[in-house]
Amino acid sequence: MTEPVALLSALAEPTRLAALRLLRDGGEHCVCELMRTLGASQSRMSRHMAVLKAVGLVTDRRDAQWVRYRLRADMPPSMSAVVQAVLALSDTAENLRSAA
Amino acid sequence: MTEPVALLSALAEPTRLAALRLLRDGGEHCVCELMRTLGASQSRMSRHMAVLKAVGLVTDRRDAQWVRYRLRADMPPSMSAVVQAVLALSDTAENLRSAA
DNA sequence: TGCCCTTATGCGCATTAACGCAAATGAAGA
DNA sequence: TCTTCATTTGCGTTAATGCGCATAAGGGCA
Repeated sequence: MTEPVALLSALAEPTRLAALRLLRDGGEHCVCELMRTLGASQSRMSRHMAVLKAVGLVTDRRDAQWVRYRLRADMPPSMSAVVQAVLALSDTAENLRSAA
Repeated sequence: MTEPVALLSALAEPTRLAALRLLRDGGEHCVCELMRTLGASQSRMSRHMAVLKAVGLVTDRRDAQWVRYRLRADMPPSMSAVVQAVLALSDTAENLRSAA
């Protein structure tokens, strides 16, 4: 089990949170796609994904030149609950922004 | 609505998270009690509580010399869900620690 | 007013974490 | 092997954050 504080620290960063929102579709996404979509530099995105991986939020897989990231499937329930709640919160924040 | 990232940043600190766990009993707790229970310095605890207040996690009330903090009652549902999930996660982490 | 308890705040220091750049690594294809 | 694309990593810089110390501010009480 990752320390709760470490998990929260990983989530408390805009680019990482946005990346999780993209990974929520259950699919695999390479760094190059994430960096383009989120407007982050290549090295930055790589490091951000490493942070998410370190706390067990995502898994990665080599596929030829690409590294495919996806939401970790076998997350502990209590951790998954936090992720779900955080994503839902970021949804409401997003909705409020677009409604304004 | 507080930015999700700000909320998560506020939660991603051991002393603040521990303070929230104490405030979970629904009661009011002064800074002096929190600082003693959590072993934090006075100025540190005061600032930590200010952070929690700034993101809307707690409210404070002057009571003579004391300032009584408590969990904010009228938290937005999506925010409350995050708090509940985070506290539950910190519970499991705590249980694992004491069981070890 | 003077004293004491509680809390907040200004300030400087140390640590952490993000960033950009450049170089290294891994893999595919000519 | 050489080139190219994708990703990682080392490094120096900078911004953010936590901390302690000292001080100010708020409030009760003699």
